[in-house]
Amino acid sequence: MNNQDVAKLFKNVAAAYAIKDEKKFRFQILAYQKASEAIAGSTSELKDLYKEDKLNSVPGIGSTIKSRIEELFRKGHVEHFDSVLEGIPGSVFVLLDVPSLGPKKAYKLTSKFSLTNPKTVVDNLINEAKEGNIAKIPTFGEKSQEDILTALLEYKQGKNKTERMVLPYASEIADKIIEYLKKSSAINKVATLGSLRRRMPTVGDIDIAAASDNPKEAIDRFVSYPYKERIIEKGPSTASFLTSGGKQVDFMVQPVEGFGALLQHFTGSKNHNVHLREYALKKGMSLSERGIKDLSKKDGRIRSFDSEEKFYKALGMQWIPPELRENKGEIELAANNKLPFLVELKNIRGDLHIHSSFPIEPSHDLGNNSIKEMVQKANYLNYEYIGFSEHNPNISRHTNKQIYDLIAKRNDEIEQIKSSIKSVRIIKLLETDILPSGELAIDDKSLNLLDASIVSIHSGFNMEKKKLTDRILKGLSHPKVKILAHPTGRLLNERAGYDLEWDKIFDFCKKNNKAIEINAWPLRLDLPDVLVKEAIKYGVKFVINTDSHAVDQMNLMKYGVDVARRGWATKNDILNTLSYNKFIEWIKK
DNA sequence: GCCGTTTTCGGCCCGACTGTTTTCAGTCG
Repeated sequence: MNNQDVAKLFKNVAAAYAIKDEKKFRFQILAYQKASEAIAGSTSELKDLYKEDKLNSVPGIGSTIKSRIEELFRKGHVEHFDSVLEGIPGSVFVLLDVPSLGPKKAYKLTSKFSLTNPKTVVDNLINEAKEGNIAKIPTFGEKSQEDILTALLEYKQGKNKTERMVLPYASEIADKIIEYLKKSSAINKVATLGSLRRRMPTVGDIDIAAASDNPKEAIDRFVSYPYKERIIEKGPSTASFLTSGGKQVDFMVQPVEGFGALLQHFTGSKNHNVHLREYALKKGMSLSERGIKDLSKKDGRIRSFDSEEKFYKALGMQWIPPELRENKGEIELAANNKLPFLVELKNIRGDLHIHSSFPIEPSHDLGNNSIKEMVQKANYLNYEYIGFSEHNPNISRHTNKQIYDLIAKRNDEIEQIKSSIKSVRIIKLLETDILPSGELAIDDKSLNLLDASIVSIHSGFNMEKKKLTDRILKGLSHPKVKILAHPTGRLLNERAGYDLEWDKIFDFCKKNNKAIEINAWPLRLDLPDVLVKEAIKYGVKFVINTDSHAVDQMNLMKYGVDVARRGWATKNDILNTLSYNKFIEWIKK
């Protein structure tokens, strides 16, 4: 049973409580929902935490839930849950994934039509809707029936609740809509919010906010967007539609003077807002997207804010960068004026993971552009230095001598370019495979041709956690090796990363002066932000790299900086913010 | 069932929108 399974179980338990008695179990429902979300987002496997007796370290897991999880791993099921879930067919939990259906409606519908089979419930319910039977149930009607049918059909086609978008894709859709909105005179200001603004690696819904003196016209403009599938809802201050690609776009409008509170509210995260509101309540203030209510005054007047800075200031705290708004302690630090000063794109002075098209006969893919073209791009980006890190020559088709010669040839080419382009310094690196044994793919003689090496693993992922950790530590321990690239190997929406004993890795890197890469490739964004935050506690340093295989890809650096910022990294944590001399000093250390 | 600048009891964010009602329940963010 992995984290996702447990998260799903807890979500179902919360739903079961809601079905049985929502009022009575109100706080249990909240507790299980919160625990479910925390578990789904945890970087540690619950099973490991259970073995180490560290379940309490997950926020939202207290003594009761801890003992439930222990029982779950010990016996495979939890007696208390069995009784909570009793009488609720599995079909109900399938319907929970259909938008517009929650626990109550799902339960009513399955009971009314005796649909207990999870595998057939969606099809059967579609038939009931088509035959007009849903509209006959009290509290349902013709419109509900129609909406449910639409939602079920879309669910079956996989049109909604599909996989989350990677950040650049979501940005592009949002930019198009914003472009469209700006052409309306009713829109004074417009911005993306939600997870997009927090720069999450993947984005579920796209949130857009506008300031307008004519909200009605602004909403009309929004729902008239030509590339939409259908409108989901439309009210006086909010609306949403589904794009033709099946992605939901939410839109909110406030008058110009209230835009700050709106930005704050819809940037989230949910957990940040909940905590911020609890914090404000203790100070006698009630927060909403409209502004701040002073509870000590009886007039119920809401004070509005045209900027977020003023909104946070009214709460007695610093403005909090959106990337930090995940309820990880940022509120308390902001109240004490102690937020970290996060690294910015303009601090980056070089890119160290570059694949050129030099014919090094590599183990994996070659780049598309020449060394010279990549250097010119680095110059255009105002970098001080660039590091070439092609994959090592394929070891099954070359002798050690041939490998040595190929690397030497590449170095010759670099030397030539060095003499023609002086504005950018070039560092001779290589992305060397760590073999399953922990040995490096090339020998010391070849490694000595380099200023340093980046290492990574590209095969044999399916090793046990401890073995994989030892393998990586062995690879890292070579004196020429300075950077561990894309450390989890994850590919967003494709494969989960491999799990390592991160405490050992971080500890080793700190003690031996090795850096960890934050890979900016949008499908990787690896090391993930939560682990960045964890590594910083150990004092580990990072290098943010694009892993570019073409000139244009060097523009992706910003996505790596996003990850660093979400991991609370300052300029001091990122080595490629150093000057060339300082960076080389670190490499030689 | 969780949790602590109201700290081991007594609180627990706030509002929008929709459909089916005629004041509210359910869902969502």
